[in-house]
Amino acid sequence: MIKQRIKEAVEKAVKTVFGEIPLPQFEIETPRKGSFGDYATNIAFVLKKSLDLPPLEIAEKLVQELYKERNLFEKVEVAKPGFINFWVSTRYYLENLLKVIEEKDNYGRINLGKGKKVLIEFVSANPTGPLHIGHGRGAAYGDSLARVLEFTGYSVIREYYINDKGTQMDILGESVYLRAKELKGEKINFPEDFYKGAYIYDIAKKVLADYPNLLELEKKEAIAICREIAIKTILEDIKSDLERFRVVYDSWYSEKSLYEKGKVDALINLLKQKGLVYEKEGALWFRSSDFGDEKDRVLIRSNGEYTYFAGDIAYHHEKFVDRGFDLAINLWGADHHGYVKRLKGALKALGLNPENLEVILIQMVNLIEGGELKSMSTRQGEFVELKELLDEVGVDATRFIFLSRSSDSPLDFDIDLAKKQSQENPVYYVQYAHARICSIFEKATEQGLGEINWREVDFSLLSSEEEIALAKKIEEFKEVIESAGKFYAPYKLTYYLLDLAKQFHEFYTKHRVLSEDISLTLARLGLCLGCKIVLKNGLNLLGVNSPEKM
RNA sequence: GCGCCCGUAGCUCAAUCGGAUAGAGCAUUGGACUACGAAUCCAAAGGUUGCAGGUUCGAGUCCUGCCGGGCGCGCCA
Repeated sequence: MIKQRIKEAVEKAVKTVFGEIPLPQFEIETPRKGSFGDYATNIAFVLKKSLDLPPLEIAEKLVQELYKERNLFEKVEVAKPGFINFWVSTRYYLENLLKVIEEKDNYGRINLGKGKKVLIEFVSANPTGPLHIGHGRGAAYGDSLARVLEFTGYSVIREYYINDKGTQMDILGESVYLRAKELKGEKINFPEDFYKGAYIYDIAKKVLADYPNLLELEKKEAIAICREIAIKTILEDIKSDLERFRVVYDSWYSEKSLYEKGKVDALINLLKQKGLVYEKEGALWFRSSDFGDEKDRVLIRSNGEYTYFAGDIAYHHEKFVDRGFDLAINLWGADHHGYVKRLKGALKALGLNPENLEVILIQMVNLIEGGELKSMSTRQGEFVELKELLDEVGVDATRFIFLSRSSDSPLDFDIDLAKKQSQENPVYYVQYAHARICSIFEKATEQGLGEINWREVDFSLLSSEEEIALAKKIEEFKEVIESAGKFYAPYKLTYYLLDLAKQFHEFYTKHRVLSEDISLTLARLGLCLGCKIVLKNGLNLLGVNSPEKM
């Protein structure tokens, strides 16, 4: 990567000019303005203290040395307060095109993770109802992040943690049971905090079909049947929605199985041995306040039931200790932020490094329809299902929109805008660039340019502003990948792709690819092919298709 | 009351773990199709980065205090 090469050149120059001095952290960055070159470094500011010289003077001395790197730089300059600006030889960007063409799908792949084993747990919605729009954001983000991490050298497992145990499941079972009674003509009193969605009726019908004598069974047994069938049915529905959304998990992990394997009891015993729990008012408490939490938390309630927290500690303990993951990434809705300290505290208490758990909090999704904000609640059955979104908007546009914001930023999902297959919808802007390039190649093939030996193409014929800018943008892909991987931020790719597409459209409008001049035609086709490859690789990391025709 | 996140152009958002003159898209206004796809391009206009201090070569970014919004604060998950 060019950045790395510049960094090495700077380090070498420092050594030559100032001898062996301690070298603090410094940056090679891309300036916002083109007039400051392709890259810049703050090395002079960083060395100011130890050398006790004005930054400008340090920079000037270094530039004299750096200027010798003629093959790499076209120009090296000192700017105002003490920046050093680099203009990279355009030859570098043009030669890179051949690399892109040869590496194809693998162009941009880097080894940031060095094979580290990472578990990404996301969505993990309770199986108490269908996925809605908010889950969709987590699904898109988690899956895309997984793709990015795979691309940056991690060994990734995608996992869905199934909360198939506890109070909510009981309520779910009872909700179905009551609806079954109602369907059989009994008058029922449906409690306020039960699940009210229409899908509960569907499940009740299904239960009655499988167990016609359900209501004659003992109530406890009947509810248990309702609960099991409900969980299974809902989970299947969730799974099929996710698959349709191009989200495929490696592992579906049952909370209940943790108990059946005795993991939770083993963990509680471990905490007891370490003296980290105590009994109070009939409940078992964990001393989480000793580990950064605001207060102590209950593990076993006074009625003997385990809390969700107890299972979750065991779950995470197992992730690191038994399953050997180096890194666990959890994607949670931002409404769970209060839970982070608690869980990290538990890891600390167990002697595990809390930094190996990365919790990404994803802000809420606001649904806008007809310019109006719609509120959502699973219990009330008032929500837009992911299914509905996929029917109306489509997978590509939905994913692209979900991936167009930082996780810190709440997302307004304007369903009317998302449905529009027009310029207002940015996903098509990127896809259109890809389709346009495919169309050029189709034409090229018709004209007998089917097989091209790219090694013989003279890329130095590309000399216009738009051509160079596009080649540079293509080269930048590697940096974007690095940044997306480093910050767990797939949305950075979305912005990049819009930028790349823009650069392509500009080039396309100004220059004709297929012309009488065969050498130039081939060079421009190479530029287009490089762009196409990067568009496709990028879209692929977002889980969005790259259509050849639209 | 306490904690977390956010506040940037009319709207929706960027800004590379502190970098230079804060950028895009949409909307608005004006322009560009007899050649590879106009789902495109070009141009104009749009800002005291919520407010007030502080830290330093340098602050949208870090610290403190306010103001405004969202979300949490259970022996729920």
